[in-house]
Amino acid sequence: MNQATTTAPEGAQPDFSTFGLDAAILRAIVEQGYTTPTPIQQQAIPIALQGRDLMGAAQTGTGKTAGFSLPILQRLVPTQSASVSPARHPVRALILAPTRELADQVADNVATYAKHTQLRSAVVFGGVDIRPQIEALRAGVEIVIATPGRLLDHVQQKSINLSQVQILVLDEADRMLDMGFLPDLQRIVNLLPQSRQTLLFSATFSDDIKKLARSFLRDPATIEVARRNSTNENVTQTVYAVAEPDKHRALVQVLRERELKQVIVFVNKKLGAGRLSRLLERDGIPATAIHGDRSQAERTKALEDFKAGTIEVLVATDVAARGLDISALPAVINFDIPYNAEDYVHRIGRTGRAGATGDAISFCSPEEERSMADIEKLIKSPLKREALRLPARERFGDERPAGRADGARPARDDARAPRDDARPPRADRDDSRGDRPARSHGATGHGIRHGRGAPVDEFFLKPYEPSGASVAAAKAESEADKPAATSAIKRKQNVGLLLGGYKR
DNA sequence: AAAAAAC
Repeated sequence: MNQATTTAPEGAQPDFSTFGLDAAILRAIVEQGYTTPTPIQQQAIPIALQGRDLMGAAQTGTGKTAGFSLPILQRLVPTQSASVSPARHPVRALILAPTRELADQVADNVATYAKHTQLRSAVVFGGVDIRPQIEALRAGVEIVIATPGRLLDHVQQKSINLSQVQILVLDEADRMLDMGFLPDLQRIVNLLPQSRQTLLFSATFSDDIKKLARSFLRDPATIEVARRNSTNENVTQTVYAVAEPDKHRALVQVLRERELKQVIVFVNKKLGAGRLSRLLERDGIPATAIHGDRSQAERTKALEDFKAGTIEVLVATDVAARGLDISALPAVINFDIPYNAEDYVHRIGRTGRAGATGDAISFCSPEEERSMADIEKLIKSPLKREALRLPARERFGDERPAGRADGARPARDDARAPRDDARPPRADRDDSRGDRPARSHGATGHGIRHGRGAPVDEFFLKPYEPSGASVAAAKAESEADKPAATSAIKRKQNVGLLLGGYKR
């Protein structure tokens, strides 16, 4: 619960029982140990119960899922029937989510809250056998949680009929309405009755998306708990100025220094995710990757192993940026600065959930200052660039061999580094002593020194101090909303940063 | 520019 954004009057002590929910639903809530609704729940539930359309913005980790699940169940309870005929079980509520893992998680939540009711739900997403999904739908369900592609597949196969849907929910609504999803979403919405209730939830809504969203809503209520696009204040944000080739070492350093045992490391690209997780394994750090090029089985296992604690570091693309609720996750690291400022808000929202505190650490290279500035503008708070003391690379064993601009190692070195984890951690093998000629792709590989391999020297990255001018410019830009006028200023400042902040 | 989402 986010105390700082609580809007309840003093002494009013809100309680779930005040919503007039069915006893069966209330019982499930109590069993979950919930007593006090969060601010978004307090505000959203009564409105949703009235059947009104709703656009709800609340910070990450403040219980949006229950905010729409509970009223859905309540609205459907009177129509529940014990009949198993699908004809008597038309789909009455449809919840769409942008990733399979999130759909799965939302479905778990819905099933939990519906446990003592007669209402049934099914989850439907791609990458897994479609047949069990068809069976579940045939048996009859009132609530379907889905990702768009597989849902349309079911529509084509006629294993689902959406003509009786009374309630549509878009979880992570701004993502569902973006260019990549919009065509599928439009197709789905066209299959639904015109007269229905539509609920939109997210932690972020850009002005453009808000406008677009209105075209899907009828006379909507708008709820903004705290400020739209704001980060959770329980999350401490740190930005380290780190040059691109130093990021791997910086990561190992931060993991060790802070003794982080559970952390999601976000990267921007799928290839980068696989590469980094393998490097970490070579460092003796239990890591795995989750991204869209992995099979669904691999994705599911990665997430499960991470949740179980078998894996300490989950290297993830933005497939894991939104919605995923990993209990007590202490920290998130942005190895890459996300291209979209909104994604930053969602990424760091994986930590500091349900009132807990969390750490968000970002590695910002000179090339990424533009993105970082966009983030600061979005969240309306400047973030100081901190210096990070790094152990030196091996004098000649540079992790970025000459001629390779992308930092990848030559193929033969790659061949020497098996993809699986059969190999013992590098620290134990100790083949990184300086008793032989250093090679550009040599035994030190990524250049990490640890264990007995003491650093030969250290260098110090001078932090970027946000100048008064840059802060003022960011403020002016966000207030006056004149991006064209200030982007030139921003560019100039970045040149300054490049020269002053990152020279080595 | 990238990621996500059906087969």
